Amino acid sequence: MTDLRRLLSQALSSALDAACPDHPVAAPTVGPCQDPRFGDYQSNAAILAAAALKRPPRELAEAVVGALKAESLCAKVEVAGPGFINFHLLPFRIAALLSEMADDPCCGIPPAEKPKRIVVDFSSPNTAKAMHVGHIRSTFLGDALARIARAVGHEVITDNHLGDWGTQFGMLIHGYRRFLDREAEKKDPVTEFERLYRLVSAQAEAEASTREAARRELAALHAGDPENLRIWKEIADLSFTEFEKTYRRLGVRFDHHLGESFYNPQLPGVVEELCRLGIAEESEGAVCIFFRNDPALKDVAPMIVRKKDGAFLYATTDLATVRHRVREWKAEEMLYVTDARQQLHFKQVFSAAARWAAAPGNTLLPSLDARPPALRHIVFGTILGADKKPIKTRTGNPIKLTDLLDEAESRALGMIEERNPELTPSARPAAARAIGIGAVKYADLSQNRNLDYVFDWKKLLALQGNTAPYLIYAYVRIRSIFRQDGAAEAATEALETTSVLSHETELALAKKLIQFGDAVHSVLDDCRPHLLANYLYDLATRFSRFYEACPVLKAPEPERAARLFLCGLTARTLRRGLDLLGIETIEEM
RNA sequence: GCGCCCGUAGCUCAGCUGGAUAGAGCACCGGUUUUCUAAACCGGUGGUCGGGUGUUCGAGUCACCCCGGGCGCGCCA
Repeated sequence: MTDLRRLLSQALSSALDAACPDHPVAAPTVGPCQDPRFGDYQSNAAILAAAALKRPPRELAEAVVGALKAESLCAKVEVAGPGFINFHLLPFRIAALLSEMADDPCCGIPPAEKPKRIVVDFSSPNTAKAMHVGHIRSTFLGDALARIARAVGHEVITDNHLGDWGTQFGMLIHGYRRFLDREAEKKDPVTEFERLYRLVSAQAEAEASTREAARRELAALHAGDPENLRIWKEIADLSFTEFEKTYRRLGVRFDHHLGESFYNPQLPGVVEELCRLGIAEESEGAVCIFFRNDPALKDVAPMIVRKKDGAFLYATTDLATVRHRVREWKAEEMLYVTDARQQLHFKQVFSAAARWAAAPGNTLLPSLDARPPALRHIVFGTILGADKKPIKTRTGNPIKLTDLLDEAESRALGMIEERNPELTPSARPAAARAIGIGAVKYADLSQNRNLDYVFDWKKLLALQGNTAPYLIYAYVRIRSIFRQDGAAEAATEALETTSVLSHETELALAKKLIQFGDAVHSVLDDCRPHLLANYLYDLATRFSRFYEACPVLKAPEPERAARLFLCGLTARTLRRGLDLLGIETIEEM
């Protein structure tokens, strides 16, 4: 679909060349105006060029506008303020863009100029433990980023790096052998594993014999004891089955779930290679990587890749994981969606991986001319309770994700029954699910990810404000129009009539619609899905204003057809946008 | 002590990476329905953008210094 900003930028670039050939502005940026009174799009390129050339900015801007050839796009181009160039689009061009967008299977999202193969690493729950609020942000952010990266044409591989090989298995296996309740395991395996772990860990604290027993079970597991391996696998499989239920409920999908255990056999080789290449060295009995030449890391503790007892750590696993993704998957970029507390760890891993990739004779890169991967830590803050402390249950435990989702759905169901008793009972569960789970996801995704946020049921389920229910309600209102007699067929033949858009709320809505592609792309600049959420909220707000001001079905032709067209395109954009955030829409609520 | 993140309306948050008169929702006050879901929409009240210095045509945004809060810093993940 036509990239409006690029066309304006190119026109502006030519005009700049003509007006002052020695200007230094390589690619003039054109963006939407903040205030609609100024116009539709604007650029500060003339001000920047004038500053560099020490010329009066307004004068230069006037010259640029004089040389500008944009009659096919703009009704008016004018200079304002200190030298801004403001573009006023031709209404029929807006209509033409809307028609293009409606015909575009990609909903007007332009493809990325340079498609990449990107691994998104997110969620990563621990075996034998229930998923809890701590997994929410990683799961939602990672899934949304993967969906958005795919939508613009990147090749995305999602990978769930499960915590399935920690020291906790010593205690778990000991507990399994001594205290397992088969019935409980059958009914709710993860809860039973959690019980075993708590039981043994309490005993271990009190008595040395339990500590010793757990240590022996762990050593046996590592040595390949068949029975311990079988127990380990049973625990891992049953846990994974539980995770899958939650992911299905959330609509989250992984291409791979290569946990820590997958990399375990590679770890001795990785450490050996790092030592051989001079990247790692022994220190106080452990094998460490020091960062003496890295100004940001030289003063902090080294990264340990092998403990003095010979065990490996998650730093080791993470390095092995980088290698696997580069060699086997040809990954060019990796996004690690984990919380902010792991920043130092990832800085170290990334720094070590860069040295590894640069070392002659390394096995990280598949070939000599292969480029090292871009590794990015997608940081996010903590979810807080009303007391501004990390959210917990009353007893101080993390809130289980399934409990949270159950509560979201039941609250949403209550809302629906109260506000719209006429909704047929059979449609209620699906609506409650979409609204409840969508609200929890949206609360997370609509906020700047690197901030902590306060979890508040009342706010996230509110029908007013920047919430999923508000967006879904806007969608539902549109769909309701199309269920009326005679609406459906009219919408398909509206394309030529879109030039009748004249009401200010129609134009405001139309101008927002054509920015959808920009909004989607802006997310990937810095992996911030809330930019798309902000866009959708603004779009829904503009739709609501239009809906109040302009009757659709009762309008005379050709307005009626044009408005139906706008409604149809708005619905499609809202649905696609919410889908990119991993949020379902429904037809009625 | 060192490092990272943060501080915007009474509360919860945006602010398009340096643009024009800083915006939403909640709360408070008032208005809108013979019309497609009023679960909505419109208007009003509310600001020393933590403080200071600097950079420049222009700073909530960038730099430096303070103040305040959160998190992290050798054998956990």
